[in-house]
Amino acid sequence: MAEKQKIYKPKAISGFPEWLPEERIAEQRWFDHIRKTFESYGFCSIETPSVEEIDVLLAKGEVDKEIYVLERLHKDEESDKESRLALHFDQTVPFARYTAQHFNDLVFPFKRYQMQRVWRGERPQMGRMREFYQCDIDVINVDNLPLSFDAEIASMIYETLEGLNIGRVQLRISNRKILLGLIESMGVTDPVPVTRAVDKLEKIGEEEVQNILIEEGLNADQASQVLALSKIKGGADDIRAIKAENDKMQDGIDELAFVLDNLAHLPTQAAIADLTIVRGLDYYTGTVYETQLLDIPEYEGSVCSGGRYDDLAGQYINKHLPGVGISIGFSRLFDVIRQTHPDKLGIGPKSPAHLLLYTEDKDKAALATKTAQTLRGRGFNVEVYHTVKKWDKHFKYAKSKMIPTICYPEDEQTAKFKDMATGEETIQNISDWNQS
RNA sequence: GCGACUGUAGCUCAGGGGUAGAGCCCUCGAUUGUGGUUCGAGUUGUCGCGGGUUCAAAUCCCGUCAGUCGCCCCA
Repeated sequence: MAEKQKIYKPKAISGFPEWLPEERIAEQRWFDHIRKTFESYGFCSIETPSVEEIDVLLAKGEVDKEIYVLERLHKDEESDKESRLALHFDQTVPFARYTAQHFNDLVFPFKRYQMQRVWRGERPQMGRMREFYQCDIDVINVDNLPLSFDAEIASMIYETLEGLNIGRVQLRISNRKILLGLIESMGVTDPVPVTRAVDKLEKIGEEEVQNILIEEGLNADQASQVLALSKIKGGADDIRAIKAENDKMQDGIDELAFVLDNLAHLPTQAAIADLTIVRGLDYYTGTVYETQLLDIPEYEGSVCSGGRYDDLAGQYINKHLPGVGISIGFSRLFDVIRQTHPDKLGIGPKSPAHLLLYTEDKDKAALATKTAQTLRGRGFNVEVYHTVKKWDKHFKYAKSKMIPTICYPEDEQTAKFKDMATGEETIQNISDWNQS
């Protein structure tokens, strides 16, 4: 006998999720639903390579994302001359590069969706992975992009998420011009620490935010003013009631109120203004979105975020291309639901097969093949059980894979069909049989 | 990158100086008027890795790696 081979013990790589077949079926159902909804609004699909040149990814300047760089195992001197490649950490940057590159072939406003994996070398946690799917939708136009797109995109996203059977979802919308306008009016030069503090309001509480703001150089009055603004939540009227300190702030107020007005057709809690939403350091300049799962208290983070940017592709082309986009954190959403409310995934069969075809008699192999082909031709998924062992084996097999029907061919026209749920057996014509 | 906790069978875990364990799963068989029940048999481990203390370490000590959670950040 041969020596026992060295086994590399298989293990999961943290942050790189993979699913069992029955989970994968549920995941594919989600993808189908999302794709269908996006296309129902006339968005087209594109796919970009997993890699970009590092210079493209870094074109915006400082990028705080942890980027995975690609390297060949057998490097030579030639390799050093090639430009370095890295895995993309989002789909917005590749989309900007794509838009600039194919500018002359695209029709504007360009509306596209993109469902691909992205990679970030961060420490994994619940809802945070290193390889994950995002479903992005963006609209980009030359020079001007109507504000109504900001509402349409939110509306699409609500419809998409609502159809996934994950309980109530809530889009929280703000406009960065409001808070940034206020900060500017106070003469603060670097708004980032202030916005970051505001972003944490719900997590760390008012007092802590007030302290941070004062540490950042605001006086007590100003800090209170920022805090008071940040606490505003509600509808268009609540936003209109805000007193603007300058034109920028007024623009933000008008824009946010307009977007909310255009979302009035949604259920009351589906889309609200929430001025704590500021979206950190990103390129967003106007509308910003986050999305929370109201019925999944175990996870408080946002499962879908995005916003409007004045000019996305300025680093790649000498055109002014404003856009608005939002991204569903697909893997985060799927994994959070999988871990907290697996029932909501509707996980069922471990096989896509409608029928398991079985024959005890080896001589009937040709008949089995023919019957399977006929049924497949009629649109059914048919799995043939190849092993003839103990009689009850194929039952256990069908049951454990949750295949709903077993088919026993009789002759070229007829077969016995056993309904696994009821145990009922009937002899039927294979051209007539239908799933109950 | 920082902090806390955890690493023992495929999975969930017990054992805390003296021969490596349980349940579940899996495989095979028996029973059973088809899948259920019951019974029998069987496979599986560098006790995460390296060093130290000891007559003796899965167990105590040091280091290291990995994982989980929190921070940071974000989908």
